[in-house]
Amino acid sequence: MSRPARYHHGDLHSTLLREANRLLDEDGIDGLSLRKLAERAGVSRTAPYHHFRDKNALLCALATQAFSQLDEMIGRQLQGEGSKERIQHFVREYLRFATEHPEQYELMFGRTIWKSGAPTEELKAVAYRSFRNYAERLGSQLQGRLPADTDPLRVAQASWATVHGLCRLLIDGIYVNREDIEAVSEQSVALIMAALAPSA
Amino acid sequence: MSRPARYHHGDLHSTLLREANRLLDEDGIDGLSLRKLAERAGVSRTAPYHHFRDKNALLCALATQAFSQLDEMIGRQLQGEGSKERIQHFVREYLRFATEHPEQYELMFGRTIWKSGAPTEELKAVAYRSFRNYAERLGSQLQGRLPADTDPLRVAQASWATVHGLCRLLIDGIYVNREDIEAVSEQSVALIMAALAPSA
DNA sequence: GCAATAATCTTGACAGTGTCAAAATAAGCC
DNA sequence: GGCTTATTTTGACACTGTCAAGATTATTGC
Repeated sequence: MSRPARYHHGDLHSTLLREANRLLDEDGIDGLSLRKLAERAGVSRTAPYHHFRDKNALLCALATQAFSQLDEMIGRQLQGEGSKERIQHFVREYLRFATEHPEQYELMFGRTIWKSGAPTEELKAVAYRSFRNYAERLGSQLQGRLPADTDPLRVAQASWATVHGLCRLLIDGIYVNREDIEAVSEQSVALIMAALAPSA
Repeated sequence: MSRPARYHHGDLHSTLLREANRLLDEDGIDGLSLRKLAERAGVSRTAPYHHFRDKNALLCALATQAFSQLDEMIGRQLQGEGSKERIQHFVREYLRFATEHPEQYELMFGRTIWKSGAPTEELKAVAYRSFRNYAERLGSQLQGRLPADTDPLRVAQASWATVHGLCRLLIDGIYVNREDIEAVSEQSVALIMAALAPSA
């Protein structure tokens, strides 16, 4: 197939992203070193630096991709009429998203990027966008069913925190184990739905 | 004061823990290197290895200390009669605990220990204990006020996830900012309290 | 008190990391 | 074809965790 070692790779940028995702899955966020990545791409240690300013930029690119997927998922799951079943289903999908690629989820929300490194403008944009997307769609799902003194934005923030916290506890292997997760997520949805006015 | 450079430090173990906590606060979990730590303690690079098997063991010791504090705080805040005010106050205290020493909180619940490294038996014990403590105390606070089909353990898990998720989003600097936090935490408590039977 | 043992600490070394500078190579353009 | 620009490479530096072997002190047995 590919010629055996041309000087110019030809498609390094996307190859790096692809292999980086694989490495992330396999070796985790710490196991992802630029040198290993370069080797996998069949290229010298410093070659990646001409496609990403530094490691942080690479990670931000990965996270940005992932947020796009998440945003798409949110749009797909939270459309149409709101119901407890639909929200329960969304939560299940969210948990699946997080647990199927835990290292990716960690990268998206973890401190590696947001604290230690510095999130790209592009990443911040898509991250905030996906939250706004969630808030709006959840808001319209609960349309007219919230008590008057309840701000839909607060419900969105609190419920996201709940699901996010669930994912973190689950992914990091603390407290909540896989057998409980279904019951806990149901309970969480119950909490969210309980915020509704005593039914319409 | 201290003699200027004896061969035997005399109190290295506790000095290491103390300085490690300072380093954690100042430079974060990544900035905490054993070499810097050794230098601060006025000792050679490998001296700490005679007191902690490896870096993971040191971090586990720090986390264990922190969980003890948290456990103590839980016992202090969640005693006596249950009320919305008391729970709201607990949540505020929890948020304060997490945000005043974010790096410590990250260490306690983050993947550095639970995923990448391996939690000590001692750490696991105190971590689980503090959750059980929380679950029991919250359970007795909500005693007799929960619907019959609602498992108090699930409520404990779900509510912990909510508060934990809030802390993570806040600490890592995503979505929730400091100004919103009070309102969001109130909303979260509202969600938790909404699980109660339509009042007693 | 003194020798043997154990605890503690040091120096040297190794493999691994991210990243910079300077040189080499290839591609694209006029 | 020659110039410019985009890629890629080699070499180097400072930093990391950790192991092995030796130096030093404390502790124990007699």
